[in-house]
Amino acid sequence: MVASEKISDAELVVMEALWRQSPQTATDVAEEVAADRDWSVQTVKTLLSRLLGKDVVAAEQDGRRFLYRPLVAREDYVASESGRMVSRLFGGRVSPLVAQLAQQDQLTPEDIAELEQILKGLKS
Amino acid sequence: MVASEKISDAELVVMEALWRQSPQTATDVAEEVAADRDWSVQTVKTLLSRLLGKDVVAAEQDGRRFLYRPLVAREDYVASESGRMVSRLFGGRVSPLVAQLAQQDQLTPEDIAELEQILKGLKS
DNA sequence: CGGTATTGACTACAGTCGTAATCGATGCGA
DNA sequence: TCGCATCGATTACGACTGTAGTCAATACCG
Repeated sequence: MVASEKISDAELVVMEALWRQSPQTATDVAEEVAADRDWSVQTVKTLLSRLLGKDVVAAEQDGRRFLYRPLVAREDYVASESGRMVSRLFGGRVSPLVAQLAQQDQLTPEDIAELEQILKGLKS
Repeated sequence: MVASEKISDAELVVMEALWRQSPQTATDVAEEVAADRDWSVQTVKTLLSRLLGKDVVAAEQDGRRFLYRPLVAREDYVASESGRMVSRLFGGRVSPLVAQLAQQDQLTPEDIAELEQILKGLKS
């Protein structure tokens, strides 16, 4: 597994676009991203090259332009980030996190049902 | 509630020290922090003033030095950060987070037991 | 064929972060 | 009283971020 350096907030928006669909040209990504952020195409291109530099996306030439494609899976990113958060905020313990969220009423009934399922699965 | 600006990684280490015990002088914090990070006293002082600037710690003069004390409760910080993460990574849904962590084997048996307790509490 | 639009590359620039040295004031010990 | 230790404040500085302008090459339209 490669180091897969830190992805910044702005870069993450671009990654999300690529995760949603890839490969895409820079312009396509810019259009897709325009829904969330009011960025110029240039900005998106800069972010793409930074992501290239971080080895988290790859570009394959297609005529005059490039087609960009993520190199890390969203699941992998999400996994490492959530791990980081749990250890940063809760000393690696998961249940306090959930307790925390429960207290904030962030748990929907679906969440509760699904958590029960997860736990059931783990106990076997 | 004030905006309570973003606390960086390094700053968080200092906050943790203050949450553990406060008020403290800069030197005390530096000593306490020395266990985790090999920082010079200056570094800790810089972080403290940045935290002052962000209005997340307060300083009360005590003779020639200052006594520093957190202005935001750890629970509040943790609450907002974990909320931020959950929405950033999981579109606000909690159970995928737990599913994710479960898959990484980050759930200890204690976590599982406690999660069951939490769920039991919520169902009533 | 010539002009225009488009593309990636390079440059920019202010703000934040991590890490610290230095400075000016001041209090304390000898 | 005099020097030294210590304190907070100021300054430093390179890396990273957010946001974008500009440039040189090039492809496409007329």
